[in-house]
Amino acid sequence: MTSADPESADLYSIADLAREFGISTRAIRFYESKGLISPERLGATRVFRRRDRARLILILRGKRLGFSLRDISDYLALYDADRSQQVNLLAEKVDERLQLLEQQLADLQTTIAELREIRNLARERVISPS
Amino acid sequence: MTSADPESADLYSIADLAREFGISTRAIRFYESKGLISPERLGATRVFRRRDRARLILILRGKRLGFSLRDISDYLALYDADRSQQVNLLAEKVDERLQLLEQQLADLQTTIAELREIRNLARERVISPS
DNA sequence: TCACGGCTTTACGTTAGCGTCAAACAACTG
DNA sequence: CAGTTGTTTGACGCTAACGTAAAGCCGTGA
Repeated sequence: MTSADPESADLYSIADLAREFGISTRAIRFYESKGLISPERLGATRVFRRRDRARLILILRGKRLGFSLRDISDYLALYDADRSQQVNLLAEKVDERLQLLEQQLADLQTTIAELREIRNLARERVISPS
Repeated sequence: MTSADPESADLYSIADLAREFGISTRAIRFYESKGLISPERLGATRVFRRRDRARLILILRGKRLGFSLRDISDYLALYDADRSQQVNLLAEKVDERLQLLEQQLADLQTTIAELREIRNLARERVISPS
């Protein structure tokens, strides 16, 4: 029973989030300009809530996965789509994206396996020189 | 006993490879300009062999994984390093990259799990309307 | 021979994703 | 009141990864 607010509290400044996630304020503004997040305003100043912070986490994960901001934007829409979109179309889009990700997963596993092999070969050679 | 040549045959033109992998000839030339592949020449014309083709496959997989050409270049060097580089330094680099990839793998698995959940929620809603 | 397709290089254009000032306002501090 | 700190909105700059002509060389078939 710590909070029963309909409006989730936890307010963050742009600098708070920049610091927490190790990105620039410029980047955050840029994401907003691309519609990936839409913080409220107190006058002109951006005020971020938990929802914005959560989206930022998804954005950064998407970036680590090598997605473009456009891709990430589509991806975020899947989360919102809960109420806003037609549900059939949603399921289709999610399936599409899942296929891509599974391809990526396969690529990744192959690559990791190859690198492990390279590393092991290197190790052998160090341990037992000719 | 189909082939015992020291020089592996299988010659490809730039257009062959572009067609096979669904990329532009421009892209292939660009990769060469960045040192990712170095086909032989017959006069001025590029002649690609199996080795070049294999590297191209690695390049494209790297791209699917969201790596920059610089990253991919380093990555390719790990394959060559067999003889060229110092082996200790190699093992370090491979380990670094493996850590990145494993982080990426974790991100990917999380994302896939979330998307599956979203999809299942969507399905439920379709099957059993209020 | 000449038109054609395929190859080459050179070079400028484009998009994404920010970095980096610049100029201005707002609140706090000494 | 002046100075500092944090915020805002432009606006220009920059790198990566090619796209897109442009213009020329080369070999082949009719």
